[in-house]
Amino acid sequence: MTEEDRKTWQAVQDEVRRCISQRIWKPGELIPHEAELAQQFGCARATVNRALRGLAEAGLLDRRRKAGTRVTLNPVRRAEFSIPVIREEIEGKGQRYDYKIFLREMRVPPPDVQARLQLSGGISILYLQTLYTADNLPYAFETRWINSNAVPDVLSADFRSLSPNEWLVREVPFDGGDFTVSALTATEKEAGVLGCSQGASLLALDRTTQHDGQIITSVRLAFHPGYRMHTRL
Amino acid sequence: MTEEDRKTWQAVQDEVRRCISQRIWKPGELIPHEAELAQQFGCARATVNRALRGLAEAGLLDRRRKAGTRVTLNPVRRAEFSIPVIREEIEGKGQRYDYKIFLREMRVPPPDVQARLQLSGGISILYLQTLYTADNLPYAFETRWINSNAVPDVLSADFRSLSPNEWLVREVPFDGGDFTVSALTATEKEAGVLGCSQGASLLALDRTTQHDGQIITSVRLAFHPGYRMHTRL
DNA sequence: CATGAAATTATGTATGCACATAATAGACAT
DNA sequence: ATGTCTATTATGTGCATACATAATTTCATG
Repeated sequence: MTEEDRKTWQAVQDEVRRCISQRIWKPGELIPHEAELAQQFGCARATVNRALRGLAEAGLLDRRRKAGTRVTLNPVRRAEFSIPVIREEIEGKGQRYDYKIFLREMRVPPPDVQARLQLSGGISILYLQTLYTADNLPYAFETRWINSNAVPDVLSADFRSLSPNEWLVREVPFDGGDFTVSALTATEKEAGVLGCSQGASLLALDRTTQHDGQIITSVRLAFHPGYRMHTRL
Repeated sequence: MTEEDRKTWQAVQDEVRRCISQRIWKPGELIPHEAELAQQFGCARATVNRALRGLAEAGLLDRRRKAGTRVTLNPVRRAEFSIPVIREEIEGKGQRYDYKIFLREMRVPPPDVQARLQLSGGISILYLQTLYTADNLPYAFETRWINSNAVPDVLSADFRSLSPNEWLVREVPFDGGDFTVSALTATEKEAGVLGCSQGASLLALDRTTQHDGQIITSVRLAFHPGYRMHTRL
């Protein structure tokens, strides 16, 4: 190989990526160690380290001290989706975004939601049902529980110009949560609101959001039929 | 602040993360520049850079030369899923993995698949239908098109001990593709194979895989009802 | 031969320095 | 005011060096 022109870490990364994808270095195989690559590429070891670290994070390489670096045998393929911020998603398509709050009341959540929010029984919290529309067509139906004990300000929030989702994003910091994608069969309620037939297949996103140990909100978004989540690998 | 004990980049990152999540540094706000933080934390600027770079990649910080670093206003929340390798997924739950190939023939793909595979019309390629089972219960139904012109070896592959998916992962390198999640309504065929009622809602993953400019395969996985994709944020 | 201590080795992290690059801010001229 | 050039500044990258850490290999010892 003996390259002569000095390489930036990006160039090194590209070459290494090429060696992997063309199977010059085969899955499971040990690749030259950093010092050697540094010499081949005519750069410092730190530069090679920078390049390889990135590939390891991406799951293409397995690195272990002393053992060396090898091409991942069965690369865990990961897909990264950006979680939709509905207003941006709709406006990004050049459509008119709007929403309508159907329901807003204090209510004792059912047991499964209680568990998700780590609440003890009998406590009533804020419950909201919101329909998002794109060009006045139903886009997604949101059912949301907000732990109003953890976020008392929410009770006096005005959701007329800012949806509950955006209000929370703006007012409440968060540091964790979880996220589930599933397919659900439209109930009568969902069918009516989304303007589809009862029994239609809808993509559903369930999400909880937490901050400082407390679970702030639990939300389900049921999208109109035909909605897709897409990403490149 | 004036910390006295020297910090590793991870410790710096944790502290910065804390400042963000506790809104000591508010969304949109400019944070101290690297040199200043380095002094505060008692470490080199490179160490601070390492810490902040990671947070920027994670989407918590926006960094621009000269302009400085600020807390992301509307952090694009990203969810990362590991794409299921069905055998591992099933065996990981302690269940018995198996699969059965229903169909394996050369066939001219319909127009939409032709487009996805960037094929010109009239060319027939390999088409496969496979059912994956967990403890003998239907788990997912796979319909797959393989560009057998790009991968001629596939025609002589023996799929008895290795599923088409795993055969491809092992034999054909890849460097890109795309990935779509949607909800579908079970057709009569899918219902029959998966043992659910026709019209049931199923989670579907559509995926294409490419290598060196060519599209290698296009596959749809329809999961049994109740299947979920889950991740932590 | 088994066992565990010690040498070896590849990656991981930290530092100080230098220079590159992008973007702003300010000076200046039209 | 408006546009253009220039200086300034924060981040981005690279290098040489040093030491830390984890894991393997070697080797002495019972």
